[in-house]
Amino acid sequence: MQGKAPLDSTDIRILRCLRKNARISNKDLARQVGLAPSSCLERVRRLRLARVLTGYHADVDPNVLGIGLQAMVAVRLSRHVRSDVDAFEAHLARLPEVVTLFHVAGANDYLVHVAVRDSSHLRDLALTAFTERPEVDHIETQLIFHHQRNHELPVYLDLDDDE
Amino acid sequence: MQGKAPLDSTDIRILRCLRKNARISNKDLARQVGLAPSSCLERVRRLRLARVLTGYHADVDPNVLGIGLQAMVAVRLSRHVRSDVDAFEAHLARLPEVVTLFHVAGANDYLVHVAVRDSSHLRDLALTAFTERPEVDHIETQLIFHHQRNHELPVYLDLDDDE
DNA sequence: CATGAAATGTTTCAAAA
DNA sequence: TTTTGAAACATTTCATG
Repeated sequence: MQGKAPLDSTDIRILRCLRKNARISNKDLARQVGLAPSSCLERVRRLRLARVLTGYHADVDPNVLGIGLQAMVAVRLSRHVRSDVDAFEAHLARLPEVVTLFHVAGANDYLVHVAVRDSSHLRDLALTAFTERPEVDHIETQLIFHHQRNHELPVYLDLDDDE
Repeated sequence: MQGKAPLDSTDIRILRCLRKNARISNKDLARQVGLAPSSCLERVRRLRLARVLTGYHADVDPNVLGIGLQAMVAVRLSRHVRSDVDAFEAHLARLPEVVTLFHVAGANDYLVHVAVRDSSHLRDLALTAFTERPEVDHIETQLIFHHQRNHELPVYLDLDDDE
C-alpha cells in the first residue's frame, strides 16, 4: 500500500487525450484508451482528486479580445528579501494584463508575459505596474512577435504497468 | 450583415466560464450566462467555428510526469534570414521538452520555456537542441523557480450588446 | 475492470414568439 | 435570436460479477 499511487500507461494515455482536447466525451476517451466508460470515468476522477489533473482551460484568440500587443518584461528587484518578493508577486498576480509570471534565477528576477491593447497601454503598464513600484530596480521590455505553446505532454517516467 | 460578428457580453461570459473550467456542463454554463441550454450550445458552437475558441487543454502537474526542472533559454541567432528562422522554429516545435516558444524583438531572438527531468537533461538539451545548431549564435539559460499562469481573460473591447 | 440498470444531462430539431 | 418541448443518445452512479 502506497501513499501516492504511481501512474500506469493508461493514466498517461488519459492525460495525453485530455491535454489535446479537454472537452472530449467520456465515451470517446474510454474508447481511445481502451477502457469501459465506467472505468475510464473513475480513473479521471482519481487523477483529479490526486491533483494530477489540475484544471481544464479554454484557449481564446487574443486578437478577438482586443489584445493587439504582447511583451515579455524582464524585471530586476532592488532587494531580494522575502517581503519584497511576496509583495511584488501578489501585485502582479492581480493584474489582468499578466498572462504568466516566471520567477527565475539569473541576471533577472522575473520574466512577465503581458498582453495589452497597444503600445500606449504597454507604456502605461510599464510605468504603473513596474517602474513606479518601490521593489523594482530595473526593467527591460521585449515585444513578442508570436509565440506557440506545445500541447504534447513530456513524460519522463518509468511507468508501473504490472503490480 | 458583417463578415465577422462582433462579440456581445454574453459571448464574453461564455468565454470566461470556459476559460475557468473547460469541462463545465452545457447546462451549468447556460445557467451561469443566463441562456437556455440550446441557445448556449449554439453560441459555443459558433465561437468554435469562428476560431474565437481555439482549443481546450487539461493542465497536468509537472512533478508527477518526472519534470524536475524548468528553464527559460534565451537564444540569439547568427543570421536573421527567413530560412534560418523557419528551420530553427520547426526544429524546436518538434521537441517534447519545449513548452512555449516566444519569438521576440530585443537583445535576444527567442525565449524558449523548456521542461526537463534534471540538470543533466538540461545540459544535454542545451547542447543538442541549441548550441550545436548552426543557426544559433549564443544562448543564456535561466532556471525557473516557479511560474504561475493567470486564467482570467483580459478583454479590451467595446461590446456590441444592442443592434 | 466490466456489465447492466436507472436517473440525469446532452444534443438535435421543429415550432413558435 | 431565443425559447420550448420531444426524441435519441450520452453521462454518471451504483450494485453485481
